[in-house]
Amino acid sequence: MHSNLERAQYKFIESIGKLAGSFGVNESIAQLYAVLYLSDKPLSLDDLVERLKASKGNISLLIRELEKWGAVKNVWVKGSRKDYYEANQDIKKVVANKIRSGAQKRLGQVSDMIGEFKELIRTTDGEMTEEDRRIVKAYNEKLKKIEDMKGLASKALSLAEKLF
Amino acid sequence: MHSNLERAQYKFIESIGKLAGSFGVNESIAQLYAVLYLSDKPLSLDDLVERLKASKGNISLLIRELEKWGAVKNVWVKGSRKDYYEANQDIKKVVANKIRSGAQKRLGQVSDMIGEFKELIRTTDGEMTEEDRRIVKAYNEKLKKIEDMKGLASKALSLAEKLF
DNA sequence: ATTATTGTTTAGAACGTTTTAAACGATAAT
DNA sequence: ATTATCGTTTAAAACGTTCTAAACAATAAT
Repeated sequence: MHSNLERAQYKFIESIGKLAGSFGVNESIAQLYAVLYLSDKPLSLDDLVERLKASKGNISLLIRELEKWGAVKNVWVKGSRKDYYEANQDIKKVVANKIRSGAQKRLGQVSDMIGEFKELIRTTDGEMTEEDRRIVKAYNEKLKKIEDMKGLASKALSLAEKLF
Repeated sequence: MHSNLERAQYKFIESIGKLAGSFGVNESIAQLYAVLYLSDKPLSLDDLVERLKASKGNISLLIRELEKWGAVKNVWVKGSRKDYYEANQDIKKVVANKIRSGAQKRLGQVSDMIGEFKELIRTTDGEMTEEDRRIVKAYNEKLKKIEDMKGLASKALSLAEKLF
């Protein structure tokens, strides 16, 4: 039989998964972090297999990913030769890191995109008809709007950063 | 043969798709918006089928979604009985709307999650061992951290909102 | 040395999402 | 009235992602 406490934990873990999923983060990986976050002691790979009812191979993969994010670390438990894992309890930092690195990547993508686009329309100069010239002008205005937006997003992020 | 201008457009549309994809937004839907955004005149379903090399049914579906977002609207072109579509040129507003509605949903999810969790651990009271009591206390501290984080996220969003 | 324990790798199975093609219904043209 | 044009619906195909099970390598215990 499951106690309310266990049900609560289960619910929490499930919800964290769904939430992360809607952010485009792998559900299982979020659940894994949730299990470790709630646990008051480090857990082994087998413990995690048991609690998440997932395959050993998969858990192993997911843990390595979480380690990359600095969300989980390997700890030593004397008397056992298993690896044990422990969540970074500073969940705010974990989330903030993930958002920051995501945002940086995206802003970079936008810059690249605009750069390539501008480059291509610049090298069109020679062969342009009057019509083309009109189109290019319109494009440049639209690009400007996107660049402005990128600037604002950047500013918004650094504001948010300060809050955190 | 494709002009540089066409290549530039193609590149832009492709990149917008990828970018959106990395945000968990359907790539094709973003590409569709990009085509309409760059176009200087409204386009018909057939035009879009032609430019995106996608099926009529799919484009139809995607357009209805974009309409829900207020990103695209149906316009009338005299002399044709086709439906024509035109992008909302205020791309900043389109993006901001999407982010806002997403954020609201997510923050709501977090609240729900915390609420359910708290409710469940509250109703545990009767049957609690000393150990359980310790666990619940630890959980409550962790929840508090998550709630704080939610508050900050909320604040960050309204700051960002003002910038936009 | 042999066997047991542990984590990793990997080929393909399972799954959800997106896309298509074809049928359909509605409206307009003839 | 019949045919043509157009958008929508839908069942199934295609696709990418995630997950599993089994083989494997590495280390420790016997």
